[in-house]
Amino acid sequence: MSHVAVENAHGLEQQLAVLDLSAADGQGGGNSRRYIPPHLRNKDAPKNAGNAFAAGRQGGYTIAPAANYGWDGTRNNFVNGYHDNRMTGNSFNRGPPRMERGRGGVGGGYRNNRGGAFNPINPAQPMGFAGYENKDAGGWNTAKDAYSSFGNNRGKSAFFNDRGNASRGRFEHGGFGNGGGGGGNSRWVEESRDDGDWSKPTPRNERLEHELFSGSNTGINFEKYDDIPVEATGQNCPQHIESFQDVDMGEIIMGNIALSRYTRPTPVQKYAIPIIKSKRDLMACAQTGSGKTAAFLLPVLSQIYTDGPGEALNAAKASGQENGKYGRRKQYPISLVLAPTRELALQIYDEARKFSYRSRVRPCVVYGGADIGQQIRDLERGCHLLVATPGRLVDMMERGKIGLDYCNYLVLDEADRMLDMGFEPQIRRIVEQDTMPPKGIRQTMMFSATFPKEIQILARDFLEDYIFLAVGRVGSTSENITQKVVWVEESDKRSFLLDLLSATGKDSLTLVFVETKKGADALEDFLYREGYACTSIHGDRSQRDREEALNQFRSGKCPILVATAVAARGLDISNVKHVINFDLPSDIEEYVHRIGRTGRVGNLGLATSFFNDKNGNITKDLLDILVEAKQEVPSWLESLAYEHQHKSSNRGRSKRFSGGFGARDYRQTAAGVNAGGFGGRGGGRSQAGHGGNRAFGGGGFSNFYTSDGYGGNYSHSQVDWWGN
DNA sequence: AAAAAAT
Repeated sequence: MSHVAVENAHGLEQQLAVLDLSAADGQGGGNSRRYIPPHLRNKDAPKNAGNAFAAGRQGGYTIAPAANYGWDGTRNNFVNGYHDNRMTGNSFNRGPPRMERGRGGVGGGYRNNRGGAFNPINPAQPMGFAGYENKDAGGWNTAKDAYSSFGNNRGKSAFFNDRGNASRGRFEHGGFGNGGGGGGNSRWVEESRDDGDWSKPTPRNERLEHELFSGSNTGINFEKYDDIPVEATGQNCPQHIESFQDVDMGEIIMGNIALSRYTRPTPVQKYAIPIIKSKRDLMACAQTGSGKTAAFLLPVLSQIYTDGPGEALNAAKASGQENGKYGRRKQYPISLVLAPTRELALQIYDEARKFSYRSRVRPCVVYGGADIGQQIRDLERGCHLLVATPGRLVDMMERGKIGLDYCNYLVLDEADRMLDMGFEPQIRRIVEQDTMPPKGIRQTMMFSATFPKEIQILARDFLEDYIFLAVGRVGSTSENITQKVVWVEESDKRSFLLDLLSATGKDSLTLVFVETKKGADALEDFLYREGYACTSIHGDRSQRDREEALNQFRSGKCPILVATAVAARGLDISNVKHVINFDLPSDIEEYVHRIGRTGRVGNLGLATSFFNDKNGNITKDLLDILVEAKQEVPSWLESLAYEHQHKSSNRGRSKRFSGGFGARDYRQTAAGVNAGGFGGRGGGRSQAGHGGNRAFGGGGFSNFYTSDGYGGNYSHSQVDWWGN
C-alpha cells in the first residue's frame, strides 16, 4: 500500500506538469499538433504524431496567450458551432438552489452566490466586450438598411429594443431555462413577425446581441481540424464547401456567423451544410464538439428564412382564430430537433437563438422536469423551430399544443443515445404516427456518434435517398487528451482528489465523475466542506438545480462539477481542463464519453482515472484505449489486464469474443443495409454502388464506426462496476 | 444493482 502511495505521488507530479495551471485565460489549445486519425496512426505516427504528442505530454502543454485567440481579430481561431458558454440568466427567480439540502453556511461566498441576481449583461464572462463595438463591420453592412427601412416603418423599435430586457426574462421566460434574457422575441411583435420578407433581417437589438454573442468562444487548432477525415457517400452528393461564403445562406445567417465569430466551417459543417442546403436527407456519424449543431442549424434556418413560413403560418393563424389573434393555440413548427437529454436540448436551443437573431423565426424548447405551463405559454408566443426531448414533446402533442403537420425539417440529434434511453417508441410516435409529413416530403437529418443496426433501421425508415457522412473523431481518445490512470484505493480517493484539486488553478474547470447519485451528493458535500466552490449534477436533482449547476460550472463560479453519467455525453462545456474519474465506469464507452468532455474541439485536456480492485472489469478495454491513444500505460495495468485475461472463463472478456455480436456489431454499412434488403429506395439501387461501403468496408473509416464507434473493437465487459 | 426520461 505504501508503495502504491509513492507511485501516486509521482503520478501526481506528472499530471500537474502536464496541466498548465498557470494559464490565466482559461483557454486550452494553441498548439499545432496534427490530429492523426486512428487508421493512419501506424503508418506515419512516429513521424507526425508520436513524437509530437509524446513531447507534449512530457514537457507540458503550451498554452498560447490570450492574444492569440483572436479577440482582436488577428487570428482566426474560433470554433465553429461551438457552444456558447455564457452564464445565462437561468438562475433568476430560482432561489438558492441547494439550501434546502441542509447544508451549513461553511465555505464562504460561493454558496451565497448560487442563485444570485440575474444580470443581463453576463458579468461572469471573462472576456472583454471589445469585439462588439465594431459589429456592423462584420457582415451586417446591408442590414443597416433593413434596420432603418423595416424597423422604423413599423414603429416597433421600442418593442424590439425591449427584447432581452431583464424583467421580461423574469416574467416570461424564467423557470425553464431559455436563457432568461427574453428568448429573442416578445409577444408584442408576434402579430407582425410572421408577415413580410423572412429573408430580411429584423432590427438590431444591442442588448440581446450582447447576451447572445458575448459568450466566450474557444481557441481551436485548425491544423488539427483539417486532418479530420470526412467521407460522404450517396447518390449525387453535393460538393463540400471550404468557406461559409461558398454557399448562399442569406444575410441573416451570414450576419450571425460573423457575430459568432465563426471564420471557417468545421469538417462536418463543410459537408453537411451543402447537403442540407440542397434539400437532401442526411445520416451523419459525428460527435458533439465537431460543430454538429451549427452544421444543421445554419442550413435549416437559412432555408426557412429563404422560404418563409408557408403553410405553417396559415395553420397557426387558423388555430388561433378563436382567440382573435393567431399564434395563440396550437403551434406548427417548421423545424423540429429531437435530443436525448434536457441539457442537450437547452444547448441546441441556445445555439438556435443565436442563429435566429434578427430573423422572424422564433425558437422554443420543451423538455421534462420544468413547468409545462410556462413552456406552453412560451410556445403560444410563436414557435417556428422547436427543440425537444421526446417525452415532453409527445405530451405537448397530446395536449394539442404542437402540430407537426408543417414540419419540413426534422433533426434527430444523438440518435444512438436516444435509442439507448428507450426513446424509440416516442420517436416513432412523433415521426410516424402523427401528422408529420412523410419522408421525402419533409427533410430529415440524423446525427449519431455510432451507427449500430438499430440506427440503420431508423435511417431506413426515416430517411429518403440519403447522404451518409462519416466524420472522424475530434477528441475522444485521440492524443489531445492526456489520459492518466492511477491506482487509488477507495479509502484514499478523497484525499487524493483533494491533492489534485489543490494543485489546480482556480480558473480551470474540473469535472469529477462518480458512479452513483448518492456518491455525487456525498462527494459534493465533502468538497464543499473542504472549502471548494463546487456543485453537482445528477438525475435526482431537480431540473432547475441541474441547469443551475451547469451554469455555475460553465461560468466558472463553481469550477468543480461532480457529476454522474448524465453529464457524460453530448454536453459541450468549453475549457474543461481536467476530467477526473473518481469512480471509473464499468463500460468503456462511458469512459470515452466522459473524457471527451475535455479536450474539446481541438483543445488539449487531461483525464485522470482512479483505479482499484473494483475496476477489474474495465481493465482490458481501458488498456486498449490507452494504447490506441498512445498514452502512457502503467505497468501494473498491463499486468493486471494480462492476469485478467487469463482468469477463469469469460470474466472481463468482451462480448465480441464470447459470441456477443448481434445488434451492437455494425460493421454493417449504410450500403450494407441497403444491400441487405432494407433498401429504402427499392431493390438493387444501393449506396454500395456509389462507394457507400468505402466508409466501412475495410476503408479508412472501418475503425471509426465499429461496434462502439469509438475507433476500436472494444465492447462492453461482462462484469460491471458493482462486480456483477 | 446505475442512470436517463413525461407525470
